[in-house]
Amino acid sequence: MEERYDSTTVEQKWRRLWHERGTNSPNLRDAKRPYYTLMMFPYPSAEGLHVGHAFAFPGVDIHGRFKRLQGYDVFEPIGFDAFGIHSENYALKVGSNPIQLIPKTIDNFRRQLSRLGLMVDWRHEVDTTSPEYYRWTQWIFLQLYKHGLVVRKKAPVNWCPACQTVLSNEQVIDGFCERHPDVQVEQRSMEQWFFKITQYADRLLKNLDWIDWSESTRAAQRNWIGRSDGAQIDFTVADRSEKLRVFTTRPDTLFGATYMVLAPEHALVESLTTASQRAEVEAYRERVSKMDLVTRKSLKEKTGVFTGSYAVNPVNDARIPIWIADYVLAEYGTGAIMAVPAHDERDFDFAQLFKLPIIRVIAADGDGADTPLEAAYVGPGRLVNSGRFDGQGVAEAKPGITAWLAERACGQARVEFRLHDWCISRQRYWGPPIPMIYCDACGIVPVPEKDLPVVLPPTDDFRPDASGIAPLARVQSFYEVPCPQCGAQARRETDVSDTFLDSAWYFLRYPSTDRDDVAIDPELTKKWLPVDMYIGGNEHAVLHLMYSRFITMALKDIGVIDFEEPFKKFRAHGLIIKDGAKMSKSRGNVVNPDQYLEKFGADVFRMYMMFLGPYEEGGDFRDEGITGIQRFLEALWRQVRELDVTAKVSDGLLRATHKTLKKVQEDLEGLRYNTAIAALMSLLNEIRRQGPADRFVLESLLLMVAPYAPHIAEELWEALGHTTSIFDARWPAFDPALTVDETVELGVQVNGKIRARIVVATSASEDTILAAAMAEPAVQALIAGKELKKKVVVPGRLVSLVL
RNA sequence: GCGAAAGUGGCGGAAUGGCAGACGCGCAGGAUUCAGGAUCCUGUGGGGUAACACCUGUGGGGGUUCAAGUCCCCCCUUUCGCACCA
Repeated sequence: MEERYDSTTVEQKWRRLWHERGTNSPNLRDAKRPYYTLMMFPYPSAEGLHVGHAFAFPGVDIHGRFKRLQGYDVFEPIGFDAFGIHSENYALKVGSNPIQLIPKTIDNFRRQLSRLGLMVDWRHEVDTTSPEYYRWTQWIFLQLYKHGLVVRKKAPVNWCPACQTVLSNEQVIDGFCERHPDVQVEQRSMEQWFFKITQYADRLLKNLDWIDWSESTRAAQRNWIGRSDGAQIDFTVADRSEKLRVFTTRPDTLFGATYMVLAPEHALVESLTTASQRAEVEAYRERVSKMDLVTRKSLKEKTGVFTGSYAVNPVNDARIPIWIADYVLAEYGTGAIMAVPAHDERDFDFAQLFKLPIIRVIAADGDGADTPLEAAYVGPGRLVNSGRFDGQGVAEAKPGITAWLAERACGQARVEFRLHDWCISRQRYWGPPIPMIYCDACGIVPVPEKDLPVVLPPTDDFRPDASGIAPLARVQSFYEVPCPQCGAQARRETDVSDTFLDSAWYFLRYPSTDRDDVAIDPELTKKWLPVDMYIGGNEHAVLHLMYSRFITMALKDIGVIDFEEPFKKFRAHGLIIKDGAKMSKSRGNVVNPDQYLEKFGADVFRMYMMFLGPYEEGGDFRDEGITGIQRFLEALWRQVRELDVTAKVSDGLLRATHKTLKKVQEDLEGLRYNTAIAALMSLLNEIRRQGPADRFVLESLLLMVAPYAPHIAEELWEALGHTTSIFDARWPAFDPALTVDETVELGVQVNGKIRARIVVATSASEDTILAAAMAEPAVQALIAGKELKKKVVVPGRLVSLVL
């Protein structure tokens, strides 16, 4: 072998050999111990990989390689999430077409990814923009449609009057259009396709209790689903027949309702508005409707107007005014609330602003029924000013008042969710066409499955324009189609579907990419799914992961698959930032890994990225310590080169090796890559200190290094005389008896301060340890002639003496 | 505002309630070398000492404990996510 380690030669050689030998491609049908490890597939941006990718992907790869060394048949696929607005905007910017552009950016990504030395099975790559893939995306849409999980309904969208087009929330900046900074974005209502994810709200919530996911991710999902337990209450409208239904989580505060508020869009506003208030109410509604969604939700000061009508509180017949205000949202609950300013911060603000009465109905300890309120009190307490419920605690009164209302048929318990149905329509070009057809005679007709895919037609006219409808609505040859039912001239849906739909099922496709007749091969799917380990960024903690769970549940109910949670285990890797800020093109702080791969090689770079900090935390990118890893691998190289096969290993070094095997194995299981690498460095230091190493010690070290630095590990493994891949070898089992030393050093504390150190046999009894500790001169000097109040011996740790 | 996480040397970071700062970078001194690089050895939180001893130290303030970076209470700061969800 060469005298010096040259990463370029070694890495090229092994990338070639892996490819030629199919090292990274398990036999999916015959695998005995399948293990599916999944990394979130990238969006192939034109800029290529950044160091965040070079942190995330190797982290998954290390896990996969470790599992493989443990004897699993590991399937580690990758693909490209290449549809979507980013690609489309980029294409617009450079004056090209995504159909030509995307294959180039994917090629570049593929090149960079393979340079990282991932154990990826490239034979199962997916590209969401290829018709072979999105054919099945459309198929899934149709399955959901057939099973009643798809509805068409009106929904508000952001509308830019200057662009004359729909904007995504990301394109609205402080209420103004991204491209027209002085044009206010408006709200418009359009017919769109929705997936009924809300039907699954409770199941999505409940399963969070048992799936093995990071707590922070589960918390984010719970938050997003936002289950609220409360009650719906019907108020009659004074002197009229209408009823006003509200949702509240605080039925216990019903006696404190001093006014009602409807969302400006509420259906009853028109009829409830009295003649004298009409002009004012209409002006107000007009103003609110022009406001875009983002701005409206971020207003500091609440606004509102009185309708002129009054409602009657069912519990005490109090007449209270009905207002409309922007702080009540039409899409949540019933779009109407009872306002209890004494015990709700928002209602309190509003009541102060408009001088509405505030009645305390909950008293905290020490408060009386009339103790004035400086702010809304939302804590626990006892009911006051609440008639026959006075004195009850909040927890008791909630069901109590709800039951009272139910008996009188003017209320009942109710659960609300924050989660909305998933709008999947996009009035854009770069996505899979939604496979629906509108026929004047037959109505809405799904495209027959045999006609899939509905291919996205090539066109250079894909820029959103003044028509306000999707670009495909300008491609006549696309939208003109005979009705599949009656054959008459009909019209295709011209919206495309949300990119999140592409990524909500890609992991189901990977094993089945060889099948062009079904989306999901049942046998392979049974063998490989659900995914054993999924690792990705926490920025997808909510949407992507929620949608994936939903699609999986829906497909289970439809009978396509037989499990309902797609990812047995999910871990979020940390975020790599640069100079304290997120990397982004606009900040100009994106670090490209190519220069490092060039200079140091993939092994050094991978290992360095992992050494930077805890994998699940991420950190600030800096290259200052990279030479440390380089020195480590060079020293490892020298050790293998200098191996003396006749050498006899010392007891100390043998124990150090077993200790390291245990430590590194545990750290790998817990994704604590940084501390595992530290342990590997320590072992190499021990070899140099207590050497020489024998074959077992050195091979163990190589096997432990292999997940991090696979190329050099293969090279050195071969140098030791092996003819098969190191990844076909087995992770050595450590001997528990050898993971402890024969002697151990203990600190001796006197009154909490370390005063001496003693070396004792690891197996020494407490009495022996104590005697040794007390015999220390430094300890003697302190305790001589005094009485010990307490003696604590923690074997393996320390001795603590208290005077 | 709500939710999640985090504050430890010059830097990245280690520490099942048990000797704080593992491992690495950097820095200083030395060896080797014509020189540079590479390599090897030693040292490296702060104060203090000739050297020890000793004192002090994990954002701030209290507390529990023989023992607290770690547990409890209050406060400050930072990052991330969601933001009028009744």
